[in-house]
Amino acid sequence: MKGDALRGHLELLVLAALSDGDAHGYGIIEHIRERSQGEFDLAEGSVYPALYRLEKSRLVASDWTSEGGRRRRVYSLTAIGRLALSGESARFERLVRGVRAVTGGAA
Amino acid sequence: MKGDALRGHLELLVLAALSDGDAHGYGIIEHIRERSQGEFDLAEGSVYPALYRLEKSRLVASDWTSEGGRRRRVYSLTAIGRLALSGESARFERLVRGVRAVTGGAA
DNA sequence: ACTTGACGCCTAGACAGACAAGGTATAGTC
DNA sequence: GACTATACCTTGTCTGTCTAGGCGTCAAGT
Repeated sequence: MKGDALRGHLELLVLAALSDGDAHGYGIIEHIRERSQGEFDLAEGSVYPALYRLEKSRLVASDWTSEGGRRRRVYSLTAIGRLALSGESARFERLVRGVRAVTGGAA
Repeated sequence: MKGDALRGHLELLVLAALSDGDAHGYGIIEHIRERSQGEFDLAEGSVYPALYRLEKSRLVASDWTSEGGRRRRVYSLTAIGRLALSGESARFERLVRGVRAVTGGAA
């Protein structure tokens, strides 16, 4: 996947990744890459800012952990985040239906 | 549909609209709105620049027509445009598969 | 005649968000 | 010591969508 194709859908992916369980930024990137079979290989510079936005709007919460000198910031979905996830998911499906209605009409 | 959710997919919609037949800018907007059942109500300020980009990269061509003092710029798909349409369409379907692989995994 | 609305084109500017490219630091391996 | 993988963070750039205007024609209403 090239360019900004994910524009507007990155938060959906991050929320979905966290719905599988708490994770830290780096892990979220790997999780998404694996789940999508390599289709989405997100840059850290995309994901970290997205996480900050999500935390600012209370959709995720974070906690610092450290195992043997290694610090990690572990994110988890909040209740609102779970709601937002289903909302974003529905929004995405509406987008898909809309695009297919236009493209599939008489291609 | 709010915000920039169409970011990256607008050209696909425009190309698809033109694959149904030549049309002018204003008509393309209506066409997309109707086909999508009102889901996509594009601003002229989005579509016209998109058409210029598409023409610049030879995916569409335009001709001025005028019926009774009314001037219209009618766009049509070029051969490359038709190729690009199927490419964009495939790219979109990959996006959908990818997103669903991430979201649907264990929602 | 004047206003209003639909049609139809165009543009400048603002804005957001994804990315590239840089940085920091720890731990393990060669 | 050098290198790689892990893990976080930030700055800057770019691109595309939208907002908010402007222009002009024509038909219908008052």
